[in-house]
Amino acid sequence: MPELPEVETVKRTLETLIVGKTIEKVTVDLPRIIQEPPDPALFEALLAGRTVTGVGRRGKFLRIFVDPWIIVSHMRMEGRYSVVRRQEPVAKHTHVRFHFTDGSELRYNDVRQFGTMHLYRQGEDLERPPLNKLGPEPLSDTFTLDVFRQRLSNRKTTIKALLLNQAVVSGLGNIYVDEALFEAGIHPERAVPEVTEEELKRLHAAIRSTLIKAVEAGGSSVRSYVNGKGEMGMFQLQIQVYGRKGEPCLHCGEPIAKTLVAGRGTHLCPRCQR
DNA sequence: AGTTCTACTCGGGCGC
DNA sequence: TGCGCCCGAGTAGAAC
Repeated sequence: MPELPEVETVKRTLETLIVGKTIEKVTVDLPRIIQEPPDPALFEALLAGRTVTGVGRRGKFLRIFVDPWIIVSHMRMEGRYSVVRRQEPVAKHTHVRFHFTDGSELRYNDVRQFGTMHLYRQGEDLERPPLNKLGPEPLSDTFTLDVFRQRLSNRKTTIKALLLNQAVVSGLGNIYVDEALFEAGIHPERAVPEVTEEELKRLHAAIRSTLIKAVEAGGSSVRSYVNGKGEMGMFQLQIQVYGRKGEPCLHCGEPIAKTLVAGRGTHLCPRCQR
């Protein structure tokens, strides 16, 4: 389930694998993946003959620069990219293939078929869905404590629901929200107006430190996630609460609890998080 | 009118 | 073997 650290890792991996390659043609086998333009055949046609010039990321979205276009790709839970030789058998659940002139292919595989791709002219993508409403990048200098405080003001929902809202902060998903809240010692169901200034500071720092450590580890492979080279991330070895239901809290020994918050499975230490 | 909640998408994996 | 249910990111549309 790619969140910011996983998408950042895919971005860095793909950068080394596809920049400079020219697309000979594109094959879309599952039209629903292509959200923009409405006709997948146009998506195929517009990219033919174009060269990949870069790979970027915004929140959980991958941005593949193919002059003069940009592909905005979301992998949802199980989407994966791989770069293989043309002769390689096409794996089940492969939905989009970018055939390069050098004989290699970029393949998008997605068991759940939830992933999306939007094609825009470069420079337009940040002003259109799905990127136009995204909140600040938590690892950029723009994500200051003041900005974070402002984003939380006048909100009445739970702190977990708010952190999952991509319009508030972009890139956090279920794993890293649970991890950051544990790190900050805050209960996921706490109402936002009840979060103290001291806790806000801890949470702001925890979000950044958790994400930085996860990026350094190449993301978490808790489900099926692999980077563009098929390699697993290593952050799952540093995870403190996510998926550890019943196991002892690494701080106090209390068994980790699993509940439902904001419609998501939620892991927490009932003693350390208040 | 802005915020929050609910339903929806999908198929592998699991329990019965 | 087979059926029904669960999971979950993001969002459209409903509800508040």
